[in-house]
Amino acid sequence: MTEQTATRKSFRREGEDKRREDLIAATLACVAERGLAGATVREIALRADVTPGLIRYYFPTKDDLIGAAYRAVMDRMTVQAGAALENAPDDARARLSAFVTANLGQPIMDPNNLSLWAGFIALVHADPIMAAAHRDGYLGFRDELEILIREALLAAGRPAEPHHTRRHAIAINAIIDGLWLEGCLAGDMFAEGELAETGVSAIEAVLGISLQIEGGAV
Amino acid sequence: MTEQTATRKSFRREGEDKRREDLIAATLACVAERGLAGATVREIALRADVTPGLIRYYFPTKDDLIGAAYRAVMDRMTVQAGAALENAPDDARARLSAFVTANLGQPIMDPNNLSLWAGFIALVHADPIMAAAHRDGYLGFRDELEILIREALLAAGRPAEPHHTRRHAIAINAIIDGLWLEGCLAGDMFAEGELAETGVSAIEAVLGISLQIEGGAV
DNA sequence: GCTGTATTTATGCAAGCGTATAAATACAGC
DNA sequence: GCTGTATTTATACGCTTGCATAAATACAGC
Repeated sequence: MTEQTATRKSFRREGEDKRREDLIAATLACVAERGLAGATVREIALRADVTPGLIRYYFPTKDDLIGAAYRAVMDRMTVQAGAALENAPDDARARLSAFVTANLGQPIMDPNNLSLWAGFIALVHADPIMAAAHRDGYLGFRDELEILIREALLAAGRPAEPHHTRRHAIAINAIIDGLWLEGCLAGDMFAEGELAETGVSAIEAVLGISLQIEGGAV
Repeated sequence: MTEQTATRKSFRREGEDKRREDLIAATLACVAERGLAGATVREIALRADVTPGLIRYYFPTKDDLIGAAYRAVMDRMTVQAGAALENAPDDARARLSAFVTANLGQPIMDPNNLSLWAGFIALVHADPIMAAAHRDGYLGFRDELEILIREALLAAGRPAEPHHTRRHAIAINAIIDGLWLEGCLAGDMFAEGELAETGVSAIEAVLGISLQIEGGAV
């Protein structure tokens, strides 16, 4: 009924930002469904209800689009974890706990996120630019973590020398990454919240402090 | 001088096992150099000094070859980690320590390994068969780890109930995976042996026991 | 040495890929 | 309403890919 006789596709102009977001969203949908290899220019365009040529109008090359999608996912995860902090109590230990729990639960711990992340990590190896982008993200995350760790230690009346907080950040970052990985790959093997609990417990052990202010056995 | 006029390529027949190994090795070399995307049938054949058609003679499809290569890498890593155990002292705590250290050092903690692993994880997402294969490998590793943990706990005179060892295995597996990841991605950011030390320390904290029998501050 | 067969090469095809380019069209500004 | 331009579509090119098939060849068994 939309007078589709055999004519040219009708279209609406959209703002640049809107288009970019839509194309990135379509890319992520493709990756989620069929993996990075399934994210072809044609498939992405189809998903975004747009013709392939338009992609090139907004992204010089397909790799640029993929890169933008990667950054979008990482940013989204960072924002989501950050949101958990804003809703957290003032206590530094509770904040660290909330941060960890957020990273080890929905929507961050999600197979789709892992799929895109892994596809990127595989690329990083052969692409210095991507490698740098990734390193920045990694260091950013670890720095944020180190601050939380430092404050938690101080709140517990423990010393927090840089030399130690660095080590702790490395170890705790590993715990979060490792559990995130396990959860993404085989979430069904764990009870609801089990990985978050495991993570918090392990981190408490590493830091030698409790992250729970009031009651409740670990 | 080898009478290469313009004639057909001369060749030697090789045993089936030898050929498979060579093809897998060539595949890994391609992945190492240009990532999974660089591992095309033609490139692999070139690297193995063979024509592309031969690949199909030994592997029904390219995915089968890639899958075999993945399994080969995982097996190799398992063997290498196992070798560290055989050379380790009898003490269960030292064995756990050696196992962790082996996994967080050369040649296991290597960017090439990560690249192949990540490429696979990205594939796994859309392929149930590969997903199952991966899960088996993961569980195998964790079970091996759980045994080491149990023995280390017992050697330290601590209780080792299944409920606890499972949790510990999950957490410690995460520590190893996470640190392995960090090391593969940015090995140059860490001092020699730093990640292994960090891992052992964190694991000691989680288990609440020391893994060093004699002296030496952590 | 001859012969049969398992192994290897050579050739080619059909499909899908990313990208380039020109024509069409929606919409803002006057 | 008309016009100019930024946006979008349409089309097609060249390349690479995985895979199929037929011909050639090395080598084992006699």
